[in-house]
Amino acid sequence: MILNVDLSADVPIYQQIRDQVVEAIAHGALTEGSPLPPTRTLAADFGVNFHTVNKAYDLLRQEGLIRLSRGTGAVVTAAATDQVLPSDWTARARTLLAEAVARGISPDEVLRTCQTLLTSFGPAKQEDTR
Amino acid sequence: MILNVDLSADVPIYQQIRDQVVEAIAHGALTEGSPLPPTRTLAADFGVNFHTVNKAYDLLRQEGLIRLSRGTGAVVTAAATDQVLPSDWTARARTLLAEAVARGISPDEVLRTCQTLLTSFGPAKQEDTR
DNA sequence: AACTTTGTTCTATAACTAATAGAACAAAGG
DNA sequence: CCTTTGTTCTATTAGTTATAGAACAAAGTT
Repeated sequence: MILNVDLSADVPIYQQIRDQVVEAIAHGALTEGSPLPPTRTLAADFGVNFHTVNKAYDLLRQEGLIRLSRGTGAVVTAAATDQVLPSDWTARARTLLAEAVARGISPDEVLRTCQTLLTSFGPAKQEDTR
Repeated sequence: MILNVDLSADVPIYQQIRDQVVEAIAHGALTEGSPLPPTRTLAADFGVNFHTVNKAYDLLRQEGLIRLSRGTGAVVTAAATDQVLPSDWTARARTLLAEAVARGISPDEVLRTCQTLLTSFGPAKQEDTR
């Protein structure tokens, strides 16, 4: 897994780390049981404080995406088959989609863009259809 | 236009105001030339400081969605027919969509949800097809 | 011309967040 | 027993959020 942080971006570092792990899981680059690097190692790689990485991992644990344990480290948990989108996700999506439409992009093109993004991390996940 | 702010939400007040204006524009509830309430009026309605509303309006101006002038107030500008989604929008969309997929929601269902949201503010905008 | 409306700019303050720093502790594993 | 790795604690610096009050500048109204 390749992670990058942009120290001068306006997105908080811990959020960038969290987002990239989420995307790696969506892509299938990280699957159930995949280990994440130790906080101190990742922090050293990025040249940031390990507390910052810790915060990202803590977020991911709260979201149920990884499991943390001492000595062992962080591993990705099973995709919980939530089946249901949390209401706050829908609210954030509404805002984001509205932003594009408000700028004059046609709903059709917005939807096509979403589809392209979704298929970009779709194929790796061959759904078990038994 | 009906705006609401939740003072106890974890989303900043100025961001909530900005988001709701964006959604109103996307819905067509606000169109080119529609006036927004004066900052002090809106602030009084919400029970917040007028500097907070000011910040939201300033954001909307930076995004090119409204025009501000003294004495006259804030009015919605023409949908600029950008035609192109800014790259940072795509990045935010990627993160949001990945979040759903990482939680085990199927890409198909995510796309359907996006489509539903988009059509919810689509119909008001009868595109001029001459 | 005088007055009102409305955005703009300035300083200031309190509470919270982001990031860094260092230290010590606790459990898993070799 | 030692190393690895997450957990918790205190502390500091810089930036953000929201409030507060004052003054100014331009547009519109009377």
